[in-house]
Amino acid sequence: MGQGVEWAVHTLLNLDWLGTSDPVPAADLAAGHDLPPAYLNKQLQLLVKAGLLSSVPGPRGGFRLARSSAQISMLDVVDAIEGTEPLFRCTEIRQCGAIGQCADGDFSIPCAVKSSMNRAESAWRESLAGQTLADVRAVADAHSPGVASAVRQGLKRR
Amino acid sequence: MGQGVEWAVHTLLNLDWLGTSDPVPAADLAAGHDLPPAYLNKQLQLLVKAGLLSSVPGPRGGFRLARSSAQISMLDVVDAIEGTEPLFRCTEIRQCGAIGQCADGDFSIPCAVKSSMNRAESAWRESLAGQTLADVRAVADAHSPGVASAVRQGLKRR
DNA sequence: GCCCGGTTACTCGGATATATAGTGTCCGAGTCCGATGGG
DNA sequence: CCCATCGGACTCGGACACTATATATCCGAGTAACCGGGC
Repeated sequence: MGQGVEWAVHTLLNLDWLGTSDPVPAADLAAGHDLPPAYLNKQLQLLVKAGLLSSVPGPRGGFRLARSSAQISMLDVVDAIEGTEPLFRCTEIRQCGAIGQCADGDFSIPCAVKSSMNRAESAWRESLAGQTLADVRAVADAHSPGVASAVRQGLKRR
Repeated sequence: MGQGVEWAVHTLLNLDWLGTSDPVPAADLAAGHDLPPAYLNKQLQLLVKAGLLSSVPGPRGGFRLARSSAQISMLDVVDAIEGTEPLFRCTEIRQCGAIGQCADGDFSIPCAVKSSMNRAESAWRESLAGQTLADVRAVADAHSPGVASAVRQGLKRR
């Protein structure tokens, strides 16, 4: 799994902690965690395309949350960055080769291996879908209450 | 996720369907599904290292199941091929950059993002751990009863 | 003092390089089978 | 006919290329703010 997911989640959380409606430039968001600004920008574009962020061009421009953190699930973020292709891709090798030739059964029924993998993957996705950014933020706030002010101070415009 | 996982699962199932204790060469197993023989061999070595297969060198050599299919979980296979590193790797970027500097809280408590991702990943792994190769085989047998004989015919020594 | 136009600086967005991991291939070490020659 | 020995062929195991993906960077299009001049 790509590193961009971690960056995206933390960036979204930072925007939520900031609480302002003013857009924040990608450079500032990157400086908050010492990330490569241009590459973070690339990931943020994916979030814009997925509808999680809205972007504002020009001076005083930047990114802001497109909707409340309570309405953004972890699955939304993962899908936005990694894409929606499944972790396990079944290439139907059961139909190929000597064994596939011999087995003249109908291949309309789903591959059992694929089903097993999909079941596990569904459990993963459902867990991610059941957790919103607001939930994650609440845990962080409970453990270290000063994080919100730290973000506001760290992202203060230079 | 690598393609080797699919190959490994199908190969293990084929060995289970064969039911023989004689080792089967990687070349024959590869021919069963039109896979690159040398590359499949590479994956099978990982299964040997993980203790799922045992290998026999020399003529009439090959691979055989090291233990019953009921004692091999899907998680065992995935871990053997893909490695045991987690899907989501937390690099603790919360400690870096301007925000990390401002937040002088204790970082001994786990990162909330990491916890959230780990929760989902645990659900995935538990689902995989709860399904054995014998379970998958049972589903396949139920849907298409002729698959066992097809495998025995397709893997017949030339 | 107020309004308007040009300039400037700043931002996102996508096109372009580099590094890393996945994919695929090849050759050598070891082992067993079978042929061969002798008893 | 039986047995020991040698040769050969087959197998796994790991070392060696190639390709696709992820990572990182750079430059251009567009826009809003700012400054200067005119009314």
